[in-house]
Parts: sequence; structure tokens; C-alpha cells
Amino acid sequence: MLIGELAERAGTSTRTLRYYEAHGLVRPQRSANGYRVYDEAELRVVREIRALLDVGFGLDDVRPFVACLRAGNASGDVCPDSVLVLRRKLAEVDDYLDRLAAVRQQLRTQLTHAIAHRETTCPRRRPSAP
Amino acid sequence: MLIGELAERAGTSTRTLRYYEAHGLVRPQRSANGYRVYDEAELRVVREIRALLDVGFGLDDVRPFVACLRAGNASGDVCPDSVLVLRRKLAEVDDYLDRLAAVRQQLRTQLTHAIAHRETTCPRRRPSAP
DNA sequence: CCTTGCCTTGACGCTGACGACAAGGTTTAG
DNA sequence: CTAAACCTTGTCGTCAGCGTCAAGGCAAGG
Repeated sequence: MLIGELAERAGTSTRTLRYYEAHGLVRPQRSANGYRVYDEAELRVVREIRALLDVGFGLDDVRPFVACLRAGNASGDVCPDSVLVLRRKLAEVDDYLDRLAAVRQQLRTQLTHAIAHRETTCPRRRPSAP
Repeated sequence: MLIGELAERAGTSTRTLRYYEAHGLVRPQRSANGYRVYDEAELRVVREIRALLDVGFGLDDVRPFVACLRAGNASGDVCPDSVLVLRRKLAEVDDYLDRLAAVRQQLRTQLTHAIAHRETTCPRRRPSAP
């Protein structure tokens, strides 16, 4: 499988795959003419990467999962290093949820205050077409 | 008040103030020698900007609030345009909270699965010091 | 006069995960 | 022969909110 086919089957771009390779996440073989050649296992790897990135992981966070898959495990989650990352990310998400909830609360407060103190002494909206 | 003093009193940097000015958020006077001169009102403006940015607003989102303050209102929140932005931001935060909650749920699921299927067939941790 | 400490504009760097384009090699099909 | 459709490496652009020099002007004290 060449890079174009892998990109299509993984639902991404060739640019992305080369980017992952440059960062050590994917290791294709090379054919005689220098083309990258991927096997089926790499497809699973790429899909794992994409899934984790979609969830908000960074490339560095993804590394243990890729290594885990490559070690022959059915899932990238089952290795100690992956579990560490999962725990850390879960904690990060919890933190972020807290802060976001606080922000939401503040916005609601601001909104009620703003509506209670409505003012018309405000800048005119910029005129549309001159 | 010169830019250095304003920066210190607003808890930010001169670079930041010039950046805000370049984006039309702050309008200092100029003294004879070309120095930026700010009055007390600008301090409030800058603090408003900082507060909103801290909450996750972008510079464009902040503009209505600044204009509202500058129109003579005690708060930057009380103008219609500000209220619009507040509503929109609240909706965005709600959306983000939902997605983040979903992510959190997925992470928890992955974690429990990972722990249930622990594997030792995993890559050795990279050796520390050689 | 010289140093110190303000101020000015201008321009590049940073973070992350790519998109977009350039300039060229290869293989296949017509 | 040539066009199409792949592939290669390399480099710059993107978004946001600044940080960090660089090179120089202005004001005041010793």
C-alpha cells in the first residue's frame, strides 16, 4: 500500500502521514524507487493516532499507544505507559471541565447583570454599506 | 501616564498594550515627543480586555465591550452588542462543555478497558541515563 | 559628556498539526 | 511521445497573543 491509498483509507492526507513519520509515529518501508510502502498494521496505527488526536491528545501523548500497538497488542490502551497518559489526560480534562464550568457561571452572571442594567447609551452599530 | 506605568498597573506588558493598540482596542494620546499618554479610563479598558481574554474571549469578541465602556457606561457588559457576544460565548462554552464531557466519558471507558486487559507485552521504557 | 532608563518602530520567534505549493522523478496508458 | 497520476523532498503559510531582540531617540542626573 502506497501513501495515497493509506491516506484515503485512513481518512486523512498524505501530508499528514509524512508529518507523522517525521515525528517518528509511522515507519513505512521503502520500495526500490523510494516510495513509502505501508502494511495493514500501519493503517490501524494511523487510525489510533487520528482517534486520539480527535480527543484532544498531542502527538507526544500518542506515542505510547502506537508503541503498544506495535508491540503486538490488540489495543493501544493496554500498556502501562498508555494507562499513565490516559490517567493524566483524564485529570487534565477534569481540570478543564472545572475551569470551564466556572467560566460558564461567570458568563451567566455577567449576562444577567448586563440585562438588568441595559443601556442605550451605546455605540451605534457601524453602518452597513456606505 | 506613560505606557510603562499603565502596563504595570494593568499587570501586563508594554508589548501587549502596543499590540492592543495595533488592533484598535486602545487609543492613547501622544505627547510632543511621540510618547503614548494614557488616562485613567484606559486603565479600566485594559483591565476589561484582560478579564475577557482570561475567560477565553478573542480580541474581536472584546471590541464591543471596549466600545461600551468608552461610550461612558459603568460596565462594558450593558450594551446590546456586548450582550450578543455574551450570549454567543455562553452557547460556545455550553457546546464545549458537552463535547468535553463526552471526551471525559470516553477516556474513562478506555481506562477501565485498559486496566481490565492489562498486558505486559509492552515496550520497555526507554532507559534513563546511559 | 556620559550613563541610565524611559520611550519609539520594526521584525522575527513561538506553539501544533497540518495545508499549499514548488520542482522534479516514475510508471502506466493511450 | 506524451499526458496523467502517482510519488519524492523542501519550504513557506496558518491561527493568536504576545515574547524578544534590534537600533535608535529623548530626558534627567552626576
